[in-house]
Amino acid sequence: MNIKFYPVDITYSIEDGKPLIFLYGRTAEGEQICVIDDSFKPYFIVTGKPELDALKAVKQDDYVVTDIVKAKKNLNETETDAHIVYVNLPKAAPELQKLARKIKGVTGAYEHDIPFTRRYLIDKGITPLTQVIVDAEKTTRDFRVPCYFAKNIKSGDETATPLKILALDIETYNPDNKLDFKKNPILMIALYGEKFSRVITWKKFKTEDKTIEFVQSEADMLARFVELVHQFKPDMITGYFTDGFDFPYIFERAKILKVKLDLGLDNSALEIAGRKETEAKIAGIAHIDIFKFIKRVIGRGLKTDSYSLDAVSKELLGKQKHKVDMDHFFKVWDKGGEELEPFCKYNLQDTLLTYELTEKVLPTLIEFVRIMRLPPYDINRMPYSMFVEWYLINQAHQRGEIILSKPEHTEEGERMRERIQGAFVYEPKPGYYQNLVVFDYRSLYPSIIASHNISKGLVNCECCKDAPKIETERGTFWYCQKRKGLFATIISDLILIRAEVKKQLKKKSDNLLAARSEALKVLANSFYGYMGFAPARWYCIECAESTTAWARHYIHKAIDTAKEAGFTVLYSDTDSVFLLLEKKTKEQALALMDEINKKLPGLMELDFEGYYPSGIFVSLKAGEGGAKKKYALLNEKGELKIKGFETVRRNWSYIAKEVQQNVLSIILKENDPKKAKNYVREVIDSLRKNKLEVSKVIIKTQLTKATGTYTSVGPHVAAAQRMEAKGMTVSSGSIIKYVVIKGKGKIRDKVKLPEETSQDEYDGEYYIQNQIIPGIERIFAVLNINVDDLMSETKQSSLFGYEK
DNA sequence: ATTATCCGGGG
DNA sequence: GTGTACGGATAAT
Repeated sequence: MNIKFYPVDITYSIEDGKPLIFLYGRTAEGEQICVIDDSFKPYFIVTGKPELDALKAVKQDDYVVTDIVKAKKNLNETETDAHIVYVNLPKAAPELQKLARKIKGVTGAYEHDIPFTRRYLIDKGITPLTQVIVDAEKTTRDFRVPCYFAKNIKSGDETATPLKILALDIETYNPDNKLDFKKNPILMIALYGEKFSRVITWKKFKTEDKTIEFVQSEADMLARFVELVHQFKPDMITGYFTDGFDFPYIFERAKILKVKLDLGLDNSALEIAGRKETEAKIAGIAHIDIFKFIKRVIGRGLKTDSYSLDAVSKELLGKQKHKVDMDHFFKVWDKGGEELEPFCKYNLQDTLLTYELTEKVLPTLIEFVRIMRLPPYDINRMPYSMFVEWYLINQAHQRGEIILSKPEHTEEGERMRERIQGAFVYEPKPGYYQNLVVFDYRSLYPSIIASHNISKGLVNCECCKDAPKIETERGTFWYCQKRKGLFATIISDLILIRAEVKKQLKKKSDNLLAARSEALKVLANSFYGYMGFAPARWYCIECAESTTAWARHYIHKAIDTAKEAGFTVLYSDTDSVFLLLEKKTKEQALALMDEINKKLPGLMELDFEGYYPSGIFVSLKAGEGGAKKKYALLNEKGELKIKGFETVRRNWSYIAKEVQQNVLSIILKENDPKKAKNYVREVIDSLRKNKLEVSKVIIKTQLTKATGTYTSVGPHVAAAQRMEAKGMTVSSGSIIKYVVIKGKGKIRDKVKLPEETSQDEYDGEYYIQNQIIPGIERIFAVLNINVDDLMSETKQSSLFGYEK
């Protein structure tokens, strides 16, 4: 019979000396099933012309060679003699390849370090979460889902994946602010899915809430949890930091209480892997720790600098956690009764947030799963470098290119010491400027790699000595012009695929398409970093060196062409150029861009980033000439674009940020230094006279450890201690708010909490010197306004009671 | 400056 | 498991 289904998870096991692949997933009809395939054989590859009889005879313990097949392959992008050496067991490959290397005629052994289940997906061209059509027959097995034996398996149409998601969260007994898996019980477990919400707890109280379910004990709660998961039959269990907290905690408690956690669809137990950083695995169900995915993949695009469930939910969903006093949860538990209900609701809200966050980022996760052809469990835990690597592995296999091995430890160490010359920065003179245009190279590094055919196997080929060459500190490099390289092909493909996606996206906006476009962009941009990444299989320092060298070449080219055309170049960093128009027009600048573009090879292109009526460039520190990455621009819409200033930082008071922003705004919009000066003077004056309200002088700093453990007590620690003295609980991660008040001694002795500070108490002089002045002094330096002068004049003016 | 270490998330 | 942390910030030298 033919079954259409969507694989979610993949495992393998050995039965009767033979490896079996288990694909778990959901059918188009919505049934959860397992498809078993016994047809796939483990193997590795040898290059050279081996003595076949000797190679065939290679064995160790139970490991034997079962077959050898001659194959045409490329090694490092050059044709090579190769043989595929089939072995009886997956683990035989890494062992037997060591012996195979010693056989006469063998020049190398490869592809012995690819995990078996991943090997299966690559070779069969099967993509998780994407339709697979399998010719199968029913088989009997003691699994939780019906099993089928595969006779033939192939990929099907791209359609929406039917997925059942279940979110999980636990609350624990926690009396001394220390998480103790061994001592403290789990008090509640919440589950949330489509048309399903439940909180299980083991202390009964009166409630109308039907979602709360009471059991007799912690052990019963754990058993009930397992039962509910089996009833719900999720494809995906999702949680927030469940790899590091909820599942390891459940695991430890179940061990102590002797509860079976047979969550796996093959009846296997929940598995906790890793010593320092744990991972939780359930056979057949994709456990997604959405915190990990958000932090590693989505996080770059978020404004929040905390990845707490509360902060992330607020930004992505516009929803937050319930506010309850977690510090006293254990007391409420001890006492029992109806006061426990808000904690149940809090527990459930966390699962709701987790569920919705998962729904929100799932398109991106699915896109990565499809591009990298790896299970969602793996994608969830993978760093970017590995996205590039597994994409390369898939592409290499399709092209008959031998997958290179991971470097040995010593090799990796040597690579770590290799440094490459970075990007070019043209430092601007600090100053105030008008009429600027900004150009930047679109996807500079990827387009260089594609256009110059930069690839590991093509460095300084013998056949193309007349290819374009690039000088670097490491030597002169060129790349073969006769063959298209692996990197270049893959990157041009990525760029073209993305252009197509963007075209579709223009026709109609779509979540999945947008995620796809973003994933492809990020992937292309990661190639440069990958080439210089020590543990990379396709590590190529010459390629990385050539890429930055060409980048420097092209940015210089743009700068020189602009200068020749009579433009003043103000600033340049990596891929962008800032020009002053002076007497020239925007049209002339655009013509210059066209001229530069005409001479660029391949996919490279200089883009018009924008026109700015005014801008200010500020030196980083007094004495340091340049103003690298510290500038503010005003666009034609009147919006400020601020780079590198302190305005966004949390540990500055509101008034400091406000003054800096307003000064920049006055300068850029009105070009009126006098007005800016007077404005600051007024603020200084109102600080001196304590006219400004307390709320504007609150400083916020995050506490990073418990108050008692600090060796040097900073102002925020002193404030935290005050809070503790008042019976409030603070802990690592709390944001401490404080105000500096008048008085003598160290700052930490002059700290008060905002609610205990009256308006005439705060130390205006402190705020002027430590918050206002540092934020504006470099801006004023550019405008030749003397800050000391500003201060004394204010003193006078306030003394005589008039403004100058 | 450069190198080692600590930490996040979770209650 | 045919493989495994990572990246950023802060403290220490």
